[in-house]
Amino acid sequence: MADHRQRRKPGETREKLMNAALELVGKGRHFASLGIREVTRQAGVVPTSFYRHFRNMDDLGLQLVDELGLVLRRMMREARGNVLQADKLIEESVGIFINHAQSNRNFFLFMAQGLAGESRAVQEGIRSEMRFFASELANDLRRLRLAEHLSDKDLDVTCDLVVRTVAFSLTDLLGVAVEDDYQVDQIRKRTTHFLQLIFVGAANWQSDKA
Amino acid sequence: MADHRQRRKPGETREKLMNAALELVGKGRHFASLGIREVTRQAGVVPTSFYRHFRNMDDLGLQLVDELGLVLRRMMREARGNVLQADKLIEESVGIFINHAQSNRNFFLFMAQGLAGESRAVQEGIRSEMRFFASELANDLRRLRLAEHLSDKDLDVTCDLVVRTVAFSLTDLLGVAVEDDYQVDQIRKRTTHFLQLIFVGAANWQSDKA
DNA sequence: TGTACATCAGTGAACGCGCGTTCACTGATGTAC
DNA sequence: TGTACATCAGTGAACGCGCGTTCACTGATGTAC
Repeated sequence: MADHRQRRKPGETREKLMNAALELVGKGRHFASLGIREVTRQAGVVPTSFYRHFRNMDDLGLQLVDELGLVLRRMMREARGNVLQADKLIEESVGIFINHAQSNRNFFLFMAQGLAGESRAVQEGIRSEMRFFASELANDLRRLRLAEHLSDKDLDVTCDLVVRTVAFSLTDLLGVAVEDDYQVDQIRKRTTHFLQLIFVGAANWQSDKA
Repeated sequence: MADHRQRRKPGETREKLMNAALELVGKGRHFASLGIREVTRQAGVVPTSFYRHFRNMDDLGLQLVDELGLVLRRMMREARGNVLQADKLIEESVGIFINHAQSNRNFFLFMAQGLAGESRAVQEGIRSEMRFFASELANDLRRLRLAEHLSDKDLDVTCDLVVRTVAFSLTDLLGVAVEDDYQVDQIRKRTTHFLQLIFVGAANWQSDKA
């Protein structure tokens, strides 16, 4: 019982460590204040194991950013599949976003922290994910013929603003309890309102400029 | 020379400690990872002095939030005084904001970090400052008769979105070097574009809803 | 105005503890022939 | 298919260090009478 030095499934400990970091973040800790021993303790692993997978905590953070990218892509895919009517596009997308944010709470907490975090590399990684997200959104809007009067530049700015707005709503959402339906619904409505405002702005953009 | 146990001006050490924390944040550290000994070292003060002024680092953070409020109010006052023509209102306000952000860089870095920080109290404090800022903005727009067709609720949402957008631009700004004029100017232009988009949305809001 | 006392803010020594990191080890798995 | 060897991932002991915090102290300032 004592010394099962069994090799686990490859990558299992690595995953345990990354999850442990996310769990601590989920408990209200800030990623920048986590220590190696703390993370290994949470993961139920000996401290020295850490170095088999990561050079230091920054390295672990960077690898979390990579996984964050996967989470975001999964969300986009679902949004593309589920949005049925164009006129409900905003409501439905916001709903999908909120559901994903709730079920990947720790990931998104990490993302919100990382944006103003200590590691420049993590910061850049998250921003780059956001840029990608915005450019995918722009593609979708073009494809759905919802932005035909906008120049590429104006569409780019619009999508960037949308992504930022959603990201900020994220921090609202992460500040309330998952089960606080009333507050979550308030955030959903407000975010929807924000996006409608932006799209009304985009729809009236060219004429106003002329 | 050795033991000048002179009492300094009241509050001097307290101020030194708060500045030291901001300086460390300015050097790229995250507030959540700062330690008491580290801050006192930076302040040139003996570790035990810390407890004369703060219960712990969270306490220091809360007191920084209070000062942040003063910085924001000063900025608002200047913006009110300096915006001359209504049609340049957005450009000029963004300019003033960027100037203040540059000259109070460490404060704003602390604010950006605190929004997703470890201390719930600091988080709430910053959010409350942002709400105040938004409500002042709403007052100003009413006073300047620039939002007469909007309901209170719609104006509130609009101003909230404006404040969030500016806050997010802040994190862009803090990511580039103060002297990188090109990048700073890009951020200025993009932020202005964002706000114009929002205001076009607000201006066309009612008609679209009808 | 002078005196006695309380309060305040800064100091240096000391504490026990948890930290990051190194090391030599061990056994399981993968690879070459 | 079997054997020999390299690689990989997990382990426990150990290190020196900086951390947060307590303590008893000291001298300057504020307050009461």
